[in-house]
Amino acid sequence: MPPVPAAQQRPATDGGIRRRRAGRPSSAVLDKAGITSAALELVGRKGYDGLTMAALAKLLEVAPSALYNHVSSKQDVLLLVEDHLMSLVDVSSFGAAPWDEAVRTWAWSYRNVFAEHTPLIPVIAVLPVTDAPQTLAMYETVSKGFLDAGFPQERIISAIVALESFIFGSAYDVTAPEDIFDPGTMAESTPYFTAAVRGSAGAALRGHPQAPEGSGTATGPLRAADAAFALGLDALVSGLGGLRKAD
Amino acid sequence: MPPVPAAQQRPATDGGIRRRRAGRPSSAVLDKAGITSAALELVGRKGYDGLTMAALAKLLEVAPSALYNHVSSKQDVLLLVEDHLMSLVDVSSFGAAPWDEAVRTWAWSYRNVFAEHTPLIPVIAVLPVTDAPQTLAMYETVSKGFLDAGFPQERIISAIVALESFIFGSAYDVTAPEDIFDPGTMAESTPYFTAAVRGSAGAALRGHPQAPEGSGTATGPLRAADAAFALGLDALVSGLGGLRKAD
DNA sequence: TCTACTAAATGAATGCCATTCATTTAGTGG
DNA sequence: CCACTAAATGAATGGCATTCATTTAGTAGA
Repeated sequence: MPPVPAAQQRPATDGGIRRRRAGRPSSAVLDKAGITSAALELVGRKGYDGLTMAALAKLLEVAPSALYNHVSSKQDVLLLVEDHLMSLVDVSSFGAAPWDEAVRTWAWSYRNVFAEHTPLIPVIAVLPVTDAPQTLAMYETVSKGFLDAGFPQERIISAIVALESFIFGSAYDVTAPEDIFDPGTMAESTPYFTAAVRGSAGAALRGHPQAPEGSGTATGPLRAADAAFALGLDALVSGLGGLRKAD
Repeated sequence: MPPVPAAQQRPATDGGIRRRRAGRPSSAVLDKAGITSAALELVGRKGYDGLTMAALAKLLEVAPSALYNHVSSKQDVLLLVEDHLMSLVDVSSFGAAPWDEAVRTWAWSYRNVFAEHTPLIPVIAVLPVTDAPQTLAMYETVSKGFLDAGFPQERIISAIVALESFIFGSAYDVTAPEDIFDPGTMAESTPYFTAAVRGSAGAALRGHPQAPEGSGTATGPLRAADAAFALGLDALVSGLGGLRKAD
């Protein structure tokens, strides 16, 4: 008996978007790279609320259960996305610029990337680097930058972790509404805080020149989050820089 | 006609835990304070995964839908919990100790409280202070502490935000597995990073004396997260302290 | 005192979500 | 040729937050 004619392979787009028939297809439809980029597209279009296994499957024109042949859970998808994002962090200044300038460039870039992906921060915090090659590559470059700048080896990890902690926290800060500190009706009972909030209003506008760059999104006027990040980063860089050996 | 006998109010604990009959009870069963403390108990016993509206209702011996007469969403419950936790943060050193010591005490306490409640961090980041009286009270005390220490008013909010960002990021770090940086099989391809991880292994053990205190949980040996926090906090305190006017 | 109205409970949906499982089909190694 | 495995479908499953109709109890105003 001859095989069924090829026309029957895609069984008549019933009504609109009928898909494959059951069974293994001749060439694989899914792989990790495809899942990762579909997840990123979905997040870009609908945010992390829109990133569901069902939506992902739909975008890939596949049944939801098919995804589980390639990832073991949704957490697994988040891991793939996370590691991909790490490759977008700019580490190019290490070795090409003085240590403090390289750290600043890296930190701004790192914060800007994850400001758009804060739901991944809890994932990163628990992710062993073994499972994340891009992440590991970033740490390697940064570690070398610190060592070459005269950092004592036993402090390098702590220093990076301290910077990362500040970066992750600052990424959340970017997502906060601009008027989050408005004390509203409670203003009278909190005079010092209210004065500080009022006093800081204009100060941010003439801030650091090291504005966000590169990460695609148009940036409005210099925001309060940027002023705080610049301030904390200056403090960390100068404080940590003091650990370097004269060499 | 006389009212039904009181015995019929609790209609015979059928099998085990039958509850109220339908309709408004004579005295209210729920209020925000009760919901908050039940939520905290639930989180303490089962973690944030165990904090579901159904579990909360069960603990309060109420139908899940009854909760929605007092809070408008689960997010609302998280807000209540969050604001309560803020009252546990130690601000007592402001006004009672030098600025840098007060900041350290506050920061350690803040980090320790939220290290056990990291799922709330995304909530805080977006929560307008208007809705959170305890949170506002904390900011008031801290703002006054900064102003009295000679901080220029227009920098106070930025400085606090920078510290908070570091604190939140560091709270995540506490939850990370101790071996998160083990490069595993990739060790050969990342020599600098691997050396840094190996070199930092023992260094944390003889760390800062300012260990976690107060927050109930027994703390093991000084962890890597504590070393990184101490390092970053030193840098931030000395860097930010430089902003103070001589006065 | 009757009568609306509102507050606070129940219980039965609803719809979404991640995940699992039985089944089908297609390549692959022995 | 045959057993095995990989990769798809489609139909559950159980848990989740949330909504709605309904019931009951207090309360304010006529």
